[in-house]
Amino acid sequence: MQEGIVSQDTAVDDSLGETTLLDRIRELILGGDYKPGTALSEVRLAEYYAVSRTPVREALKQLQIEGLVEIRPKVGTFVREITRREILEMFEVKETLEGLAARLMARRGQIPELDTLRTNVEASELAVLRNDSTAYANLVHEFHETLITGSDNLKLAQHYRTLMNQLAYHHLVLTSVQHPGRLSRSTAEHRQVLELITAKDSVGAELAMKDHVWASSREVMMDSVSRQDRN
Amino acid sequence: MQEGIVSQDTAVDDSLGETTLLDRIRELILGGDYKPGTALSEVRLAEYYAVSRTPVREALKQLQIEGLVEIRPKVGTFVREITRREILEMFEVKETLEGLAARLMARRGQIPELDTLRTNVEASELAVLRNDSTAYANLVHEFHETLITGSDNLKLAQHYRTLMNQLAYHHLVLTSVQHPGRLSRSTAEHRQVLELITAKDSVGAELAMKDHVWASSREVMMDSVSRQDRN
DNA sequence: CAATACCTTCTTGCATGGTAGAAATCCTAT
DNA sequence: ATAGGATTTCTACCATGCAAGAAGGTATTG
Repeated sequence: MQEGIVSQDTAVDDSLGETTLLDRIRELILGGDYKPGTALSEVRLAEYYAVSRTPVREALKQLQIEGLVEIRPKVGTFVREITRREILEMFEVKETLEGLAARLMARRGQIPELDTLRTNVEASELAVLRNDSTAYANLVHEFHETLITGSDNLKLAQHYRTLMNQLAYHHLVLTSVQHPGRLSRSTAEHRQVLELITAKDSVGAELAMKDHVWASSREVMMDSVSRQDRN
Repeated sequence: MQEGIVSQDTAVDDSLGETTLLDRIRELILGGDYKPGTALSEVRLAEYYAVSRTPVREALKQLQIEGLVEIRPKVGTFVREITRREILEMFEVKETLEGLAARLMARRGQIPELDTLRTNVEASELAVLRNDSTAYANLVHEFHETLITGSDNLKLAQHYRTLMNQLAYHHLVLTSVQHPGRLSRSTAEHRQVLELITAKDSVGAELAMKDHVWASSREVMMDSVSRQDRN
């Protein structure tokens, strides 16, 4: 029925198999397929995903709450431009939340996540030696994720993930050119955090983690400056 | 009260003048009018507020994201029961976020919010002398709110407010019986934070603030225990 | 009396038609 | 040619109809 309308040009019934519509659109924004300023029309998205406007609308509304899109009433929905200041603000919050995670995890003592962390750091050190930056990027993601889950605080995890989505952190790390010495320094910082957590030094782990996040934020911010200058 | 959602069929157009439907429902939950477990039917709310199901549905969906209600697919929407563990988790995050706010505000130096804070502390000290607990509760709220805005970090403010909504903090503070000596101690802690911020001692301010939040969380948790025992 | 199958009645979920408003475009007049 | 006003065409928004699933009560059967 709809095929007559949509089959021609766009709509290859992208039939969201398992992934939800919301995740689908979010990934497209985070992946940079929808650049800031792009209009996200309800009807076009509905046609493209072969659903009605209602679920599309719901997804867009949540994306607005997450801060990824801006809905201008009676005008349209657009991919938001994240300002440099916002990124700075988010890194400040990220630093604090991850510091808390390190402290909480240190307090817990012997937990399985500790082994995961140790394995991760060792793999990271190998990745640095092999200069395998893509493997390294994934390991970094896993390290931070393990820390969050290891803190055993669901509310913390929730706020953290919301923040990371808005930051498009994964995208930031991947696109930003890692400075030469940074990889080894970053891994050393990871190891230090790990050792402090193992030693159950909660305040030390918190401080070390905050320092680490601050240092890596500096790197990313420098890259984002140069990227911004090119525009 | 107990009949809750629908009074009669006579939809008393509670015509949400300026406040949005979302805020309206949220306040009712936070105010305790809708107790945990209460079913929030789309149709009944729609009739009651004289709108269609669609905006009601949108509001409920956001409330789910905020963690205030739980939507069980094809079953119904219910006011969530906040567990004791969740409250503990939220206080841990609250402590960290407010600590960050104190640090950031201390870093900023001479700003108008500093005067607001000083005026607030002085008023609080007077309220303690007069044993005016309702005035004190409002001043506490203002103190923390000023700190957050004074940090000049919108992302921090956003996460903080979401957290406070979920905690139903205002309700917690108002219903919980403040322990005798707590008021004066709490005010003294406020003053200490203020002085440290004034002295631009950012790390000191952060630690003092974290201690303060931790102390007051202990008070609230003790009360919430006794309340839970009564059920 | 107990257990099970069915049936009624709720619920949310999705699709779609109509509306108001904003913005861009075109048309007219100076 | 340019400025201003009417109009057309988008947009999000809201109301409502319809369908599918979950739950509870009831009747029937062992």
